[in-house]
Amino acid sequence: MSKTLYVGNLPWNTTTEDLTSFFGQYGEVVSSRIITDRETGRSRGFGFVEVGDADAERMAQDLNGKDFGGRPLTVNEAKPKQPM
DNA sequence: GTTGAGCGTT
Repeated sequence: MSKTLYVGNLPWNTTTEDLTSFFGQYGEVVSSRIITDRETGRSRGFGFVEVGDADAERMAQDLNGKDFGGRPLTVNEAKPKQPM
């Protein structure tokens, strides 16, 4: 099982590997995704990180407001997209 | 060569 965290306030050059590496220090990262503009292909400055269910809450609180790339991170539990 | 509030992709 896993939970998805919404990650905002990212630098434009942040990659999925950066998120995996950074979040990986606080818990188990299942996968990460940077949201890029579908029409221009450029980074939108935010993304999502799928982490272990047990660590999701602690990681969100720990990483929220943490400095990343020179900017305070915004981390919250992502809204459920589509139930199946 | 830019920008900065915001919840995504098969």
